[in-house]
Amino acid sequence: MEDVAERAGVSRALVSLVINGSPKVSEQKRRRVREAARALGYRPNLMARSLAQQRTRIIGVLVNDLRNPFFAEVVEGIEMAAESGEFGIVVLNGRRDRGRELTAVETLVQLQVEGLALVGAQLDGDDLDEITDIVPTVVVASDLGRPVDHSGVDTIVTDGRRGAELVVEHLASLGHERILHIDGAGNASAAERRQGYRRGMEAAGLGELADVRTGGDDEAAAFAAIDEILAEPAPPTAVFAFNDLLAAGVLDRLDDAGVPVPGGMSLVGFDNTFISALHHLALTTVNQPRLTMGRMAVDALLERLNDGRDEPVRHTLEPELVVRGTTGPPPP
Amino acid sequence: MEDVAERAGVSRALVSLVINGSPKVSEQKRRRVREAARALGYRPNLMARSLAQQRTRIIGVLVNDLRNPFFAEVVEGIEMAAESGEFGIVVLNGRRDRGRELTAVETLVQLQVEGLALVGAQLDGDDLDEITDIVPTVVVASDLGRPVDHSGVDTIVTDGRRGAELVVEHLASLGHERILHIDGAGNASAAERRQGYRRGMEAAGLGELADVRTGGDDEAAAFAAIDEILAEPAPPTAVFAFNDLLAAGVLDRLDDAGVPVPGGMSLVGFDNTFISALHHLALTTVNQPRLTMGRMAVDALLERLNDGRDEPVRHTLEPELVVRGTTGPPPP
DNA sequence: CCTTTGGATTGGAGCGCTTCAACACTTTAT
DNA sequence: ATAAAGTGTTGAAGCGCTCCAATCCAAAGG
Repeated sequence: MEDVAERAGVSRALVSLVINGSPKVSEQKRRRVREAARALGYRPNLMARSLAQQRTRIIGVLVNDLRNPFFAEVVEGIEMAAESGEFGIVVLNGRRDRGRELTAVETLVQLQVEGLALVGAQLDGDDLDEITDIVPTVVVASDLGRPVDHSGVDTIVTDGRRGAELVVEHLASLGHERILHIDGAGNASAAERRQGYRRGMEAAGLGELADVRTGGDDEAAAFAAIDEILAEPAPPTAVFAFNDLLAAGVLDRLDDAGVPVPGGMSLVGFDNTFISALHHLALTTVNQPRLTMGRMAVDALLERLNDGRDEPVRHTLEPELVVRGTTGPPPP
Repeated sequence: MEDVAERAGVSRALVSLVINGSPKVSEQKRRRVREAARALGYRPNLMARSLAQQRTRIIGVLVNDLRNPFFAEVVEGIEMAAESGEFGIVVLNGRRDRGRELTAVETLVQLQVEGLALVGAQLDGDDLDEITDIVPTVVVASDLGRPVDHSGVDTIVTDGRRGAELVVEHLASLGHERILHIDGAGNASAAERRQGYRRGMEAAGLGELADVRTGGDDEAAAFAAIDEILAEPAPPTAVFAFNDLLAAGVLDRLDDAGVPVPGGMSLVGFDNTFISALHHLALTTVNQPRLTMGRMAVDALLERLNDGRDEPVRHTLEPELVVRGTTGPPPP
């Protein structure tokens, strides 16, 4: 910067003004500075700038698992919204490990992000206790585990309970009774969907038959559960899997075992990722509006940052059942 | 920091030493400082630290498209390797837009990243001209378009030419002659695979029948091409798609048109993403070792950063044909 | 002709940290 | 007892930038 100033024959302060597009710089000097900067290949140091300015214009994003297309798309939504709000984002990947999530959040805070978006994070209220009164936080696509009263936290979720209910309704209306739920284990949204499943079963008069097995959130997590139920005397006629990835694993395992879908077993996923739309899977699932969720998350942050809102908001989006080819009447 | 120093009854310099784990601090003071830091909820400011230290220990990652599981996994490989090398990463998403890639790289450089990893980037040599002698760069999973002599650029690729040849060999050995390639359009790896396809066709004595149509890199990109060929008098009996995502799109479209796979048409993808492994797709494809590529990319960077290497290296990994269920003999 | 006004420009303090030379105090060698 | 050699600790400079108050200058007003 020093060099640019010298070469353009002006002070460092003026160089700063030009770079930040201040209107009160004469056209002439502006040109000279621009030219000098280009000639010298000058690049402002963002670290120094942030330090001096006491702002970073960065939103930190912690994502549960980048390999899951669902999260990847929520992040895209966040990125697009951030961009139009003149913010950049820094994405850190928790890779399903809660410890990693914790250190990632710490890193983001130390990076001085102005807002924090937790996408599908497993952290709970206690973990965020300190954080949330330092930096505005929005939790997307999952709920805070132990919802202490965090006035600094906004929440954007699809109603997982309702989504699960829709699934059970659909299956019950097809005539299914033994409907199994393979859950998301410790995953952040798992509890809610379990609850919705149970409620749905009861509402359908199938409360007695409710049965939940431990799954997880990727393809392999369901194998054990499927092997288990197929060995039982009266296996379920329908499976509701925690998410699409898990459902894809179920589908594979049923295929291995020679069980036709939906002829021998109906199957439903959750998320409506592009995988479920592939014709050869044609997975019945529950849609979550990913891009919208991302956008709303950023909006929530921006309201705090720009408009000074300080009470928490909570937006619950409506899930939507998407019926495709993996559900049908139970086998006779 | 000031406050912590005061509370612990020491100087700011000592606080710094404690935080950076310097060995020459007495146990007693170390404890006092730690305690004071905790009590005050002190968090070091990474921006200030980087500025003072003149290092960021950050590797910048630019990725072509986060929604493509292939790239997402390469990034995971990078992240894991970076972590064990005591580096953090900042991921920016080009979202398939070359202009965005350009500004993203600029942002990363201004962020003072110490190394740059371009994953599947569309940028070419000219775009990087200035950049590469500022910061060590590694290009992963794609080649520099116009390979000017960049001594600051390392390259980690799977041999796309060879991969494409393997595909053609496989199809030819099954008896296919009219083998079509739906390409990756402007995608960074597209040219190489096209070339391999052509060579393979010639080697199989099918040079005359080589036929390339424009595709892209996601599911929808192949629709037009498929509609086109199905309307032709002598449609191909096999399709080699640019990547798995595209192949999935092809599969859908063929399904729409009632063409059985592989009975009526064989199909091959590229990348061996988890999608291709799903039983219901069972896509024959070409494997690229994603995690390894990510790791090698970081290693290349670290060799420059830590060991001072300054000639470029280029690692070409061997692709591997993975035969699944979408390829078979041509229809009679 | 002198003062005012207002826009363009600049000097310098400060952002939160690291680091190095210098200092204070012990311990060991002589 | 004294010099030499550690061990811990600190003051202050400096990292690259922003931004405020101060300054400068030219045009306008009296």
